[in-house]
Amino acid sequence: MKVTIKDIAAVAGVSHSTVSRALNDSPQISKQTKDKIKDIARTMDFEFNAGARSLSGRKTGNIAVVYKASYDQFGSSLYISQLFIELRHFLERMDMDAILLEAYHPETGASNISRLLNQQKIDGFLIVHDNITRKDYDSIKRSCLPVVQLHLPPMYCHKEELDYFFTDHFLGGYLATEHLIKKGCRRILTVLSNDSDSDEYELRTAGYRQALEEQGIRFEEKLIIPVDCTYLKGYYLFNTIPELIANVDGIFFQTDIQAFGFLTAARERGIRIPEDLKVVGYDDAPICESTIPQLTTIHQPRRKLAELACDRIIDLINKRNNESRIQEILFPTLVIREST
Amino acid sequence: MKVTIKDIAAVAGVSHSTVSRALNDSPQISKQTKDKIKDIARTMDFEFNAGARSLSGRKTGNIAVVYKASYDQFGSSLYISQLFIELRHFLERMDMDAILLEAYHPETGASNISRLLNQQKIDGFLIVHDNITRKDYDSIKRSCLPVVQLHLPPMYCHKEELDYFFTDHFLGGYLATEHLIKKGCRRILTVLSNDSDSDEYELRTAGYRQALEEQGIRFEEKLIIPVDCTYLKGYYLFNTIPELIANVDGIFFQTDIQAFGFLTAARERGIRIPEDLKVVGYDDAPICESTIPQLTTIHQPRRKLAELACDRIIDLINKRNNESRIQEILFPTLVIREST
DNA sequence: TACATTGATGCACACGTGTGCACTAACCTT
DNA sequence: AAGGTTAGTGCACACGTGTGCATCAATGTA
Repeated sequence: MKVTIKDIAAVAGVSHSTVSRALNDSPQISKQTKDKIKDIARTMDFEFNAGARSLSGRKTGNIAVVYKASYDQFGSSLYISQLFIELRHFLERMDMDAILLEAYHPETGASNISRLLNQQKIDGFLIVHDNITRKDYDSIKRSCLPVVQLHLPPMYCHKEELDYFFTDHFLGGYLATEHLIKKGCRRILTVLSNDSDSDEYELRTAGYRQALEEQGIRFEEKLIIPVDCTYLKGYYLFNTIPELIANVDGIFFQTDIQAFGFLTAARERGIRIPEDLKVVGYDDAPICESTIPQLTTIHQPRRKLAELACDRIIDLINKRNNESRIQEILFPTLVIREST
Repeated sequence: MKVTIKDIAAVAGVSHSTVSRALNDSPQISKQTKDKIKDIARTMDFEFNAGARSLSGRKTGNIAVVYKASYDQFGSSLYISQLFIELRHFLERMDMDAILLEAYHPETGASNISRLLNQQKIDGFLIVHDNITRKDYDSIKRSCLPVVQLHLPPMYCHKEELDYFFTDHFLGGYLATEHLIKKGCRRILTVLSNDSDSDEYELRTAGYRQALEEQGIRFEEKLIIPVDCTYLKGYYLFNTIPELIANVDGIFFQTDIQAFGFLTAARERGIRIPEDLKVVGYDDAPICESTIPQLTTIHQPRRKLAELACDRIIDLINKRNNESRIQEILFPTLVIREST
């Protein structure tokens, strides 16, 4: 049988109320009693019953991590997996468990968000890389459960109402392009992914454009190339747009995997990188250290992002500093390797 | 405020007991009453309060999915991510949520398993790709919570005591090697990963050996090459063991990513694949369709594995067919592409 | 008509924890 | 010494759901 506070109360010779207060560090209990009770609890391997606790005190110790599952080559499933490792790391310190799920049932479309709300299974939401409907957004607001977003909030809601953290994609695009220019590039192509419903690629492209114009380089619409986010599309870029590649001296790939494919193809064609052509990627995936040459890229501060989001959601759950919203945009950094 | 069965009872003009029984399909309640109550529940968006339910009925609706996080290039984090998508898919149908965590706290080493047990937060364990200590194994047994393993059980426990499903790595090794032999290979190298504490690579190698010996080909210890599980190690295999590669006509890579690196290097050296040398990988990662040439590999039935494990754990939770253990070994299949 | 049987429902308590309020004992003040 | 204050603790109820047992109405039987 499981140990309950009543068992501890019996051993300590006090009532279960005193045990409850002692273990929750209530100021009403004397230090002496607290120490004694905590000792007993430790030796008996006591843990609070999660169900009972949530029933009376409204704390479940669970956080819903909402994400969008995908089955792509390396891209978002790897990114999510890595970000989740970081999130778990910080949640663990606060003795929080993560329920990982998609916002909507892939078949029925039923909302997991409203189900969790009604079941009162969780203390808050961390929303990673998925947009939720207006209706669910309103449900969460009505429930007063805290939400922290790890991306730009959806269009329909006032940004002032939400806590969110994300990385500055505009700056990332700017840094990548600026670096290429500093290295001497004068005609720069950018390749981006076409299979995303978010606007991160638009922002990166805007940063690319800004860097060009600041340096007095003409921005050309035709140098923006959207293709699938795969190794092979990067590899076959020489076949798709040969005349463009022949006339540029730098390429800013907005995903590492596309850059990876391109680097391989370039090597096979005897194009020297970085001497003939300079290449920058985006994301700083683990593969960047394995490409030949190693890939210069934009690093997104995954760990910092996870830490801020976790700290914030914990604060909100504990009603600390919750009178106003926090929105923070983290700076990506340039990681210079051999391809530039 | 949340809707409770008392609210429904008030609307329906019955007691909360009747509502509870009706929604749980108790035979004591008339069909007429049931239908009426279920209708009301639906219109009121009712969901059971998870905490209260677990407190009284011992069902939480949560499953712990225990895995070992890793930060590698494509390997296990991608595999876990994909397997988890499948697991979620089947759990979702049963309205189960997944709490995803590691067995032990990476810093303190504290056991999440015993914590969850004591907190009574979950109904069962799905253990993916991680070994748990004898002590925790005993704790789980004492708690009578069901466990299903998605890999070989640890050495210390009697296999008859556990439910588990995994894929036949011996057969995978056999199929890969047999295929190479059928395609005319007579001297076959195998490359495996050295960064795993499980014995899947040993099994694959044993299958490799069996296939060789069945066809009267001499097994040579020196043709077994353990290297890191990275793209680059595959790529530089020509540098590491040039004399061996020069004298073989087939290579069985026990991870796709190593094979991927090798294929790239081979193309650069003008070695024709499959004409000069045939190559097989393992796992059927998404990248296999992007390699040049596309990679023949061994497919592990991820979806089937997830389906069986989920069905089984649900059965065990509901005390169906739980008088004996189920152990099933799934067959991997050969996926023939261009590299053989 | 009286009684037995069956089917449907409600009452009351249990599960483990949190908390407002009342109570006690000890100490302080005048 | 009487009254007031304070610190520490226990009582009793609440949270939402499940369930054994009692109850009640309806129906069947003799």
